[in-house]
Amino acid sequence: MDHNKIPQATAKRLPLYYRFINNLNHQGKKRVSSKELSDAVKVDSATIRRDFSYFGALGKKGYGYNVEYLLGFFRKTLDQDETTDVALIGVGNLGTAFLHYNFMKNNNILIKMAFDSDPEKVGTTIGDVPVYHIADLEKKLDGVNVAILTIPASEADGITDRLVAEGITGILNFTPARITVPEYIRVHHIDLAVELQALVYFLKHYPLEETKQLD
Amino acid sequence: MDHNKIPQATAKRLPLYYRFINNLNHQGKKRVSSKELSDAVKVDSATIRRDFSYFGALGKKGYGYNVEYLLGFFRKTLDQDETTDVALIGVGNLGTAFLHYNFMKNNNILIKMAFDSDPEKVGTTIGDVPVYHIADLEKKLDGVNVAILTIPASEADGITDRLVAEGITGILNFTPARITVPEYIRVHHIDLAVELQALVYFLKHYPLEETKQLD
DNA sequence: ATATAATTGTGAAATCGGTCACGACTTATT
DNA sequence: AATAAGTCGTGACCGATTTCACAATTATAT
Repeated sequence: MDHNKIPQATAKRLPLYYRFINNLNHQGKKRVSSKELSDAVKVDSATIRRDFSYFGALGKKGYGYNVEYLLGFFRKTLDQDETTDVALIGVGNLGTAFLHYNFMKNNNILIKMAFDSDPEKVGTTIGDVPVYHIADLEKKLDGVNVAILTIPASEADGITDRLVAEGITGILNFTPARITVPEYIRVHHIDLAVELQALVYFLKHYPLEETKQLD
Repeated sequence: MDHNKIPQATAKRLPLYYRFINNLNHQGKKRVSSKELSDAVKVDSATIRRDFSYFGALGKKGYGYNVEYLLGFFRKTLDQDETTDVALIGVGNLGTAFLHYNFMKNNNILIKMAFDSDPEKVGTTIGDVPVYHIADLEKKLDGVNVAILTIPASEADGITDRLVAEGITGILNFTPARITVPEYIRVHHIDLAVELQALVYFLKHYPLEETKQLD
């Protein structure tokens, strides 16, 4: 696999590109230039061309990119043909938001099961996803190797250890805790309080002229 | 204000540092080394020392950092003494999660009001935050200049224009749409689907040895 | 007192990411 | 057919960020 050469910054933008190219295709658009794409996704057009170029020459000079070809290419590259199963741990408000989000539609990612300790929730189905008791984690979590953590910070370490023991390889962590995992496990942190506070900090301390859209 | 010299990457880590130093203080810890902090927040210790050094010599060689002093320093630096008001637009599951999150506790950020169009929600109070009708945005949004957008993508552009017209200067956008704003307005995007898909992409295409914890 | 261990702060180097700018090629126009 | 306009792919550059590695300083142990 030659994907090792792709910069992480580029890799993080791929899903974004994919979604917009998908939209264009649905709109019946046949071709698109890096400039048009740039306006839509708010990424510099040179950056888009550079990103695409890591995968070879996907476009035609003087023409742009063929939408259908591009879409097919990204589908393969992002493994859109193969569904990825995900488990959600913690059915609070944030967790529920995920359960109602239809990731299948664009992303071929399926939240296959959820876990919580609340007896009111256990046994129900939310957005077509069954909710199991957290005690049954080891019993139910079969073959799933990506988890979304939307639980209180105090639970994070304990649950993480159990997930790791069950062979989870990727965790999307919404907990404020910075969890400790073996080095072969990938964790992405999304810390809502930090994001909000960072935004506020930038507003107060950086001149408006320098403003940019961050992710 | 000499904060202009502080790199953005450093600025984004400050809230994280602040929270952990706060924890240490509550635990009664008197001193901490960059190495200990590194283990806790999963940021290289040299990076932590570099980050701190932008604010001057906060530590003592051979000793580390005095927790209480560090805490006081960061409190001032992050404007912990001055509350920032925020408006939340869209009281769905994700929005509700924010309303229940007590940002005041650590961050001196206050969600002062929320807006939605659902008559069931308008007029209620969720987590001490009053919910107004979205039609009253212009009437109620007074002096608040940071907004959290947790609405459907289709609404994003319209609401954004109204927020901008009302003088909002910062937007935390959870919508998949990449909104268009004047250049003097700061937008941070958090796209849950993209985050999840990026995680899956990394798992599939990057060797486990290279795994890192990203934000 | 002395030696050893710990830890900072930072110059220098390395890495990473983004942008400019232009040659090469394609398409559209006259 | 010739010219003009549009657009890609990329070498070169720049700035930001991270990491290395070590002198300087402080704390601890004997």
